[in-house]
Amino acid sequence: MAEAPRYDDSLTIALLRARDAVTAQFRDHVGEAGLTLQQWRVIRARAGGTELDTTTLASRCVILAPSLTRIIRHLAGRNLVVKVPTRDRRQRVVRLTDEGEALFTRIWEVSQQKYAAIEDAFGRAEMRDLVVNLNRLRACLESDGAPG
Amino acid sequence: MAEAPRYDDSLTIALLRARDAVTAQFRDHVGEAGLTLQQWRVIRARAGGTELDTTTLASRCVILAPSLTRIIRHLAGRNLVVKVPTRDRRQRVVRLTDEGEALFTRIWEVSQQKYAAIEDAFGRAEMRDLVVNLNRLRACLESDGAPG
DNA sequence: ATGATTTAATTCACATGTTAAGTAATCACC
DNA sequence: GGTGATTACTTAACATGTGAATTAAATCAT
Repeated sequence: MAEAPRYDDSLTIALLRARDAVTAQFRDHVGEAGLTLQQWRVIRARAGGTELDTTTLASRCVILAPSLTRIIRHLAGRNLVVKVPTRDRRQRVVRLTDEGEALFTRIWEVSQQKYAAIEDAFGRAEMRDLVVNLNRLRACLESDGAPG
Repeated sequence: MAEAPRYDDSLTIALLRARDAVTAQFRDHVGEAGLTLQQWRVIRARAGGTELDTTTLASRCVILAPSLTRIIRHLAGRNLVVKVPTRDRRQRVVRLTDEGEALFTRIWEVSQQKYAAIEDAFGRAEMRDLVVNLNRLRACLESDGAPG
C-alpha cells in the first residue's frame, strides 16, 4: 500500500551520505599523518593518559572487537600504543606512547578547526539539535527493538 | 580554546551509532534471505525493471565502484542479476533476473514494515525532519568544503 | 575446591571500504 | 581519421566490517 520511499528520502541512505560527507572533511588530514579514520578514533579516545579496556574502547569508537584487535596490533607495531597488564588478565588495556601522544596533538589541532568549520557552515545550534536527534533515534531503536 | 567535544556529543560518532542502530533493524531479516545489506541496497535499487549504469547505481546505493564490481559479480554468480550490453560499451548495465525480482519482493514486504515501525517509534514528522537535516548537512559540506 | 557457566579478547573466513593503478571505449580537436 | 584527453569500469592491495568459532581467565554453584 504505502509506496516505496524514494531513495533520497530513505533514512538509511541519508545517514550513509551524511556520514560520508562528514568523514570526508577529516580523511585527508588524518591520512596525511599516516592514519585511517578508525585508527584516529582509537588514538583520540586514548589521548590524555586514559586507560580503557578493549570492550569500552570498541564501544566508544564504534568499532567492532575483531577490527579493534587488528587496529591495536597495527598501532602497537608502529609504536604509537603499548599494551599494559591488568589485574583481570583477560582484559587488554592500551595506553598511548609519547610518540602516540605527539601524533595525537598534531592531528587534533587541525581536527578541531575542521570540526568548528562544520559548525560554522551548518549552524552551531542546528548541529547540536541534530546530534540530539540522532541519539534519540538510537535510543528509540535500541530500547524496544522496532517490532516489525 | 574550545574544549574537545565529548565523544558522545561528536557528530561523527552520533552518525556512526545512528547508522548502526538503523541498519541493525534490517540486517537479520535481510541476512536470513542470504544477502548482506549492501547487496540488498543494490537489489532494491534495481527492482521494477529499472536499468542503471554502474556509476549511477554506486551513487544511489552509497557504495564505491570497486565494491560494486564485486557485489555485482557475486549477485550474477547467484543468478540474481544479469549484465546487459549497452551502446556505450564501457558501461555495464545490470538487470534483475526473475529470481532476483522474487527475492526482492520477499524481502521488501517485511522491510517496509520494519521501516514503518521505525517511523512509529521515532515519529513520522521527526523522521522527515531528520532526513531533511541530514541532507542539508551534506549539502553544506559538499558545496564549500569546510575551509579548515 | 571442582566443575559448569560466563566473560574478554582473539582468530578465522568472507564481504566491503578505500586508494591507486590499469584497461578499454568514447570524445574533442585538429 | 588519427592522436591525446577523458570517461566507465575493473583490478590490486591493504584496512575494516561482520558473524561464528576459539581460547583463556574469572565467576558461580555446589
